[in-house]
Amino acid sequence: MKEKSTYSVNLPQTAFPMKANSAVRELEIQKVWDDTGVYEASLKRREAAPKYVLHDGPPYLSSSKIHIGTALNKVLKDIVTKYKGLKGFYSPYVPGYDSHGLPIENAVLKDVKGGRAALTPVELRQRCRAFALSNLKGQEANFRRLGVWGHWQSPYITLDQHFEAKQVRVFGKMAGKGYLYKGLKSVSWCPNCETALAEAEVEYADHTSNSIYVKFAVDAASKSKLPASVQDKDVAFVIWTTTPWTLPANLGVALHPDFVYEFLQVEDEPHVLVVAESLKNAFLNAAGKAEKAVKVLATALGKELELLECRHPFMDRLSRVINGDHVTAEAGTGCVHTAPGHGPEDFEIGKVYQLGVLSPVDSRGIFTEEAGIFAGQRFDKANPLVVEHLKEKGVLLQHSTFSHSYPHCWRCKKPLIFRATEQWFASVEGFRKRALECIDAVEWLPASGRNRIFNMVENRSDWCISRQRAWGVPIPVFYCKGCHKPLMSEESIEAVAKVFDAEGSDSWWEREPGYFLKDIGCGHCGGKEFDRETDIMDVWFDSGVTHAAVLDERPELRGTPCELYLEGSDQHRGWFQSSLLTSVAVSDRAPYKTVLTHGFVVDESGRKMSKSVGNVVEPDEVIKQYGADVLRLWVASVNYTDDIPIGKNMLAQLADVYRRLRNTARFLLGNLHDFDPARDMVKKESLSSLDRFVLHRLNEVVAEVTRDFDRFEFFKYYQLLQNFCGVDLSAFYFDIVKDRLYTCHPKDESRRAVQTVLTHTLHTLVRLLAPVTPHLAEDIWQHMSEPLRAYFGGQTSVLLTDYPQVNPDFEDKEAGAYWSELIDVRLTVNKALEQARAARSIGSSLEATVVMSFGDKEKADKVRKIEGDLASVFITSGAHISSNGTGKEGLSEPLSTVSEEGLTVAAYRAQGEKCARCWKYTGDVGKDSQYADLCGFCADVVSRL
RNA sequence: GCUCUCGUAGCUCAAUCGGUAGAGCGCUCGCCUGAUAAGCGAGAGGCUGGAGGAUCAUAUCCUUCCGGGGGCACCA
Repeated sequence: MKEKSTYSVNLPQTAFPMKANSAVRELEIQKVWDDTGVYEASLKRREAAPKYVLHDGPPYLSSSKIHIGTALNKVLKDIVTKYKGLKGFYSPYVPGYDSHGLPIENAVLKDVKGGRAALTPVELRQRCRAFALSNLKGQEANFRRLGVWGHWQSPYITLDQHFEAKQVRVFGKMAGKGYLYKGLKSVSWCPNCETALAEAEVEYADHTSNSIYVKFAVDAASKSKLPASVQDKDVAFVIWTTTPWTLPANLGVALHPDFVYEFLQVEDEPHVLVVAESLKNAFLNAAGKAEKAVKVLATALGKELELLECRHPFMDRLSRVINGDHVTAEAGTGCVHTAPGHGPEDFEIGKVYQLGVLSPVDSRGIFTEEAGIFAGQRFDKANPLVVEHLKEKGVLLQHSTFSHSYPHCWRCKKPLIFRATEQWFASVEGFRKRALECIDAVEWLPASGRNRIFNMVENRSDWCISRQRAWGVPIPVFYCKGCHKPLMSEESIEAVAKVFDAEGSDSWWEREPGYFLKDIGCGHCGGKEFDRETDIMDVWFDSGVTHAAVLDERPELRGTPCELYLEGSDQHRGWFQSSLLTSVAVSDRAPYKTVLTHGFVVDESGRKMSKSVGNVVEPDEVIKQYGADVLRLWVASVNYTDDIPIGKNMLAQLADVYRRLRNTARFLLGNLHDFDPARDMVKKESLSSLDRFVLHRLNEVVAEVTRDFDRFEFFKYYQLLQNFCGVDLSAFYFDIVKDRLYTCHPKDESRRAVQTVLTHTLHTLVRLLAPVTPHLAEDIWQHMSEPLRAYFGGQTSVLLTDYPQVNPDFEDKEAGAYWSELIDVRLTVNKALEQARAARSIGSSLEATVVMSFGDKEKADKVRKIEGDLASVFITSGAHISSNGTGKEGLSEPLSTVSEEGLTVAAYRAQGEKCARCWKYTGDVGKDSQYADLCGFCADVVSRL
């Protein structure tokens, strides 16, 4: 008679480690992907499939390190492309980089003694290029470490000469359609960056301005046009402004044509003051004259005062009184200081009245000789000087400061000015209607994005595309030396494009115009001598043409429109719009079919991340601590439509979830080490109801998860997957089925049945994981036994498989319904066991036997159908259904009793002896003469081993 | 200033047409020691941002306020 302390059981065996060791393992996996060209292979196998192209919005190369928002964006893109690839689409990803523009130029100039003047444009451009390309290397390394797949060997870069050539051709097409023009306009100007800015580059921020009220005395020659009662007095219009420095450029005083203006005799005030009736009180209060005696000498409508002339308060010229509907009664005096050179509205109204344009500041914001005594002063430094001068002239009624929101440069954050200069514009007006139609043909996710961009495009003014800088693509226009007309014909632009294609855009500065133009002459006078345009294009124009320079140029991307643009929601103003505008102008359609946006990353309490607050989460630190997959899991776990929180607590929790997923896989792998599906798979008919239930659930999960992926709702996938692994598998099925796996004879059908279910589960799970946590999925894939992998298709990488599909064979609604009821019963049983445990009556649940009695006979019959399996489901040594009350049925007093929902469960101490092998308490331990401490079941198994 | 949107347990997310607020994780306590730096069980956590209102009934509809985010306007 044998008696051993341990008998062999079928324990899980796997080399798949419990700990991820991401810092090492993820890199190993990435290396294998790179070395064996898995990305390329994944595309190759989908070559003939329908395409799903996500076109990359280029991150800006001002830094070598990406921040968490960029990481989120790239991971989202990668989840989409990996999913689409697995799902059967041809889904290449060509990453891009935005490499021109001010911030890079400024960053480079910071280290240059003497600034811009110290370098030639080409020298400066070479430094910018080197700077951008070195940052590219850093960003690329960051992206690759995240496990993002793409054409890393051949990304697109806006500074690439072929890109530049294509950009010039797009410019040419727009010019050919008459959508480009050069015009004098009052544009937003950054004196710090020394360039014009587009609307997209302007942001509003609080700013403390001056607030002054200034008298404009009516010129003697105009007095006859005043109301009779004041013709013999000294009359002055009172203007209000927040920018004293613009007064040297004043050329007019604007009144609203329909406002009533009053002529006020104010105590101690030599002039009769003219202000809008509706603003009189506000003005008198502000000017500290509320207590003074005030007499209204006359009234007049704005339109009755039109074309009067005033003396400029300190320059020797006249300032004309004009009418404009832009004058409001919200602030000021109803008399608006008008300087066409320093405000878009002033500019427009000035054009109507032919006031001319004065803009006596240079590109750095310093007054020119035209500004008279202020020449040489910077505009902001001139404010107090102007105020002082006004005081000396006796025309200043009031001076104070106040805080309001004011336009700032979104790059350097400094206040902007308006400056009238000649600029190149894209005439949005020319294709606005079509652009709006195209917006409505696009799917915007979330749907609110449609209104956001629609309103912007509907209301925006023409796009100022010229910049007075060196680091960018030149505006490919020449000016005839004879007639000074611009040359931008199809021919001349193609000539430029050809040279750029061959030499890059440095040639613009290195070569003479004749080198480009050869025999091309001026279209107006036939002249052959040209000057070149010195302005470059707005960087938004660069990235705005990627649809042409990348999607249409790279055969592997199969042209516009692509399926998806996916960027932060700020790109409605930026890239989505610039891409749309150029695409509509040139190709008459949007470059994308769907636009998906995400919000911004904030800390755990919802605050913006900032260095000063110290709440910045760095992607590389997350990766160092947890690995790329945990970071990716974070991306998948949040609803990115709104603000996206991240922080220590969240990451710790995500790491827990990651571990749960990992351990689920480990259990699957370990218990399949001796399973060859080709040989051992059990037919569906031979599976137990419980086994079929799990397959049914698996099917439901696949269906739901697929829906979530298709809607880009990854957080639902995350919830569901976590739930499935934790609840359905680990806490339920695995726990129950361990007994069968471990104690049966390895080849017994009931064990093989479980392994059959585990096989399907593993195969499905590993592929569901692949888009989000590719390293984990690959690690699992590589740890599968050869027979398993062979059965699954033999792919060398999980990323070369097909995404799981709903399997009609697995559908078993009956089992689904049946087991969801039984899970409720199990919950009640657990409570009874827990009470017995709390009373120290039992430890392990196998020490107990439970007896159930149902109030509802139908329910009892239902459960009775698997009475023989109930004990294994509850992991007890026995389980019975009583037909009469709690039914003691020969057992002693219950250890505990729990009643809920028409079910009473009584837990008893299990009868019999504990089997040394399966640990169950049975009445037949030792019955087999061979094994004194084994139950009959185990004795049989052991004898067959 | 106008406007849109969001605000559900510590965290991430659920709650079909309004019908007694759910899950997972975390936490606490306990069990197991044949998934073991694992696994299992139970429990405690929410006046659904606040206040009004319509309704038999509201997290869900209306008003208003507070807070987060966005858009437009603020141009003198």
